[in-house]
Amino acid sequence: MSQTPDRREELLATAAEVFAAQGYNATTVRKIADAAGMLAGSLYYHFDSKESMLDEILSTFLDDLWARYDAVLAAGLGPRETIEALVTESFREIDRHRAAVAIYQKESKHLRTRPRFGYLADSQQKFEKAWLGTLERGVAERAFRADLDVRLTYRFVRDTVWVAASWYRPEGQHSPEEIARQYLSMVLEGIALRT
Amino acid sequence: MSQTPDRREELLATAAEVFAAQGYNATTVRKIADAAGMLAGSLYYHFDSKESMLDEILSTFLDDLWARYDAVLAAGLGPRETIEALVTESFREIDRHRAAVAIYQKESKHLRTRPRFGYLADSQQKFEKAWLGTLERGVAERAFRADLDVRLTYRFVRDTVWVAASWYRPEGQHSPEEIARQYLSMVLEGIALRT
Amino acid sequence: MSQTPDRREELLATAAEVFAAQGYNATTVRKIADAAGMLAGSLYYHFDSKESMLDEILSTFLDDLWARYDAVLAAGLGPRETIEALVTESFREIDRHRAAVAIYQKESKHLRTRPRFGYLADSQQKFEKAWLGTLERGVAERAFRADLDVRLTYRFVRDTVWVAASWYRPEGQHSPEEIARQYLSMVLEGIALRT
Amino acid sequence: MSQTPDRREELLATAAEVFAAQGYNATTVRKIADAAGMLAGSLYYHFDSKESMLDEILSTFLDDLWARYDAVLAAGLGPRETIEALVTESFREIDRHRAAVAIYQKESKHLRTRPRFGYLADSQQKFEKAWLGTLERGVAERAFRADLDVRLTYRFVRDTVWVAASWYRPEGQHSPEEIARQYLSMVLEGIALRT
DNA sequence: AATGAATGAGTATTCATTCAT
DNA sequence: TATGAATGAATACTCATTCAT
Repeated sequence: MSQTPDRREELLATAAEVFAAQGYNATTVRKIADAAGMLAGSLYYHFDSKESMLDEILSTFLDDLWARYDAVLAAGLGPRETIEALVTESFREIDRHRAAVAIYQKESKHLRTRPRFGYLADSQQKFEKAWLGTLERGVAERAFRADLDVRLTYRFVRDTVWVAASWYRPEGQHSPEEIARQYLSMVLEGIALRT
Repeated sequence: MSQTPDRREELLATAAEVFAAQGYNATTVRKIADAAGMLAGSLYYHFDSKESMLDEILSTFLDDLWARYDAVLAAGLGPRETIEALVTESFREIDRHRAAVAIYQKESKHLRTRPRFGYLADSQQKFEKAWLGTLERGVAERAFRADLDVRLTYRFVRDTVWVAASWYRPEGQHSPEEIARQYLSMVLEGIALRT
Repeated sequence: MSQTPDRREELLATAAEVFAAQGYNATTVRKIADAAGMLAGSLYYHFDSKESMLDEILSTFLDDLWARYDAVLAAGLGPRETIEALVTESFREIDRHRAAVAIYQKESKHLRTRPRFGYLADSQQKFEKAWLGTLERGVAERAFRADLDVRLTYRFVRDTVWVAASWYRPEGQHSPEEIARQYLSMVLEGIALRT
Repeated sequence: MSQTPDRREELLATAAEVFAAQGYNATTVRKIADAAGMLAGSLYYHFDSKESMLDEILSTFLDDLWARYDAVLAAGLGPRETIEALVTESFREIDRHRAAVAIYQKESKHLRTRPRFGYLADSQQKFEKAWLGTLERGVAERAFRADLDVRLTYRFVRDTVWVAASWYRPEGQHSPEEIARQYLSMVLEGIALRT
């Protein structure tokens, strides 16, 4: 019967755009329905609740992200190459799931506390372990400067990477890889001219 | 006896904390009133609306910020020293107005469009001109690398500085100046060990 | 101590103007206080409540009105002369108590039901008896046309007289007596040219 | 089964009754909803706001009124017959839209100033032009007395006609046409017995 | 799959009133 | 007499959600 290839995914994509543009709380179910060309009540045929849409958007994104991060971490690269790969994958993920990343960036902090979104906290911890660990390994292996405050550095890097979702445009002039290269150049070598 | 050292300001500080913690939209007037130990309606003796509280919080912060930025920009420093001073002042401002900065970071994007908050867009433009101009001058004067994409660099730096408000704690182990030094070290010299 | 000749009456006059201009319900205590150059709470030193102001305004007006009506009715005039005198006194009363009459016109209908304003219903009944009685006497004594529907005529006359408070201006070109003369001429003789 | 002969119109009729009985400001949305057998919030499925209900009630009434007035004015009648026709149509309109007329009478004065209700002022002006013009034509053509103050007469007539909405009851003993005839008889011929 | 209509819990805001000073 | 600050009840309006069709 149902030959709908994926009405569900269409609707989720629409919802994600609206959430990203207006914020989750400020997004009414009616706005999503308008954007999808249906009435508000009709969404409930497809989804349990507004929250479950958000849930599905975020968990789909994180599943994809971790598949790629795990591949990088399992590849046995050196610390510098690992950082390079993680940064590159992150910008690629922004390219693929811009709306979801923007939502994640804006909402995860207060969602984390709710049981249903516990996986956000889990992900955040795995995330920290991966990045902090790599930075520490880099210092130990003399790939990175010894005087680094790795915790602060981790925060700086984490923030910049994800906030990029708020200004990144897929149609823009820079590919994700190009942005990653520029960013890595700044973080690894610095912007000051070496004399 | 109590010379009421401005009930208004107390209330604004309270409101700013709640806005920062929960987001402007998700913050009900009742939550602010609870935090201030009064009833929701009583806030309207002091303020016209929830929005006018937000307005006053943001404009007070921006006025203060620009007083300091303008002083830096008028000091006739070289580009590297200007960047250092701007970054340092920014982290100090986060220390002074943490809540306001967090609100600014989260809400300014969609507030900018409303006429009442037009000054956010103005400020944003002045901000961009100050930072971009300094970076460009730095490239021209050979203080910064010639292969820099200054627009991208500007975005990276802008984001990292302000997002810091979301994790910065005044009682933490790092002073604003210390955080600025670490951040400048990363951005100016890079984290890779020079061989 | 209190040499205030009549602060109370000043305030009542102010309140009456605002009630007349904006309607009783739409008039906030603050608007009255603004017009009187004080703060809202301060009015409660002089009056028990907003309702008691309204009460005093209306009952003062009605006391005055009935003093004059009663004098007319006790004078032993013929029906036509009685109608002429009542109409003239009514327009004079509008001149003296314009605001109160306007309030009476707009609010008495729904105030009548409340116990506190029971005197409005009493007054209304006395009013009807005086006018209807005079009209009926006029028909009986062949001063007025025999084919008159006195109830309808009463309503027409009553309404026109009091509604005049909504357009009458004391500084206007017509004295109350002049308006009364014009009105009586229309009602008594008609506007059609007699052939 | 139920072809919903316009829920909207049912609700508007209900709202009009309540507005007329209690006044627009004093009418709470809850009262309307109670009278309609639903919850207050449910009204907002059908209407944007309480004000838009009022707007629709008044503009529907005025559209109807002007269709009939325009027909009268276009009929090329003499001044006396025009006045007779306008008065008759007015009382018929009160019969058809009693609630709307009562609301118009009570609220139009202060609504007129609001932009949304600008059409009330427009209507008022057309109204004045039609009546005043006819009265003046009547004086010129010797249908009406030469010593008439037409402005005052216009006000007297206008007021009496519309105020009638406040006491008229459709189930009453008088048809609109009968009321019109009595009123015209009084205004045109006067109530005094001709000697 | 989708609509039309309704629910009910909330949300900002208003306002008459109180009261210590 | 008047002020400044607060109360508490009400008010218009919003919105996620439900459900019969």
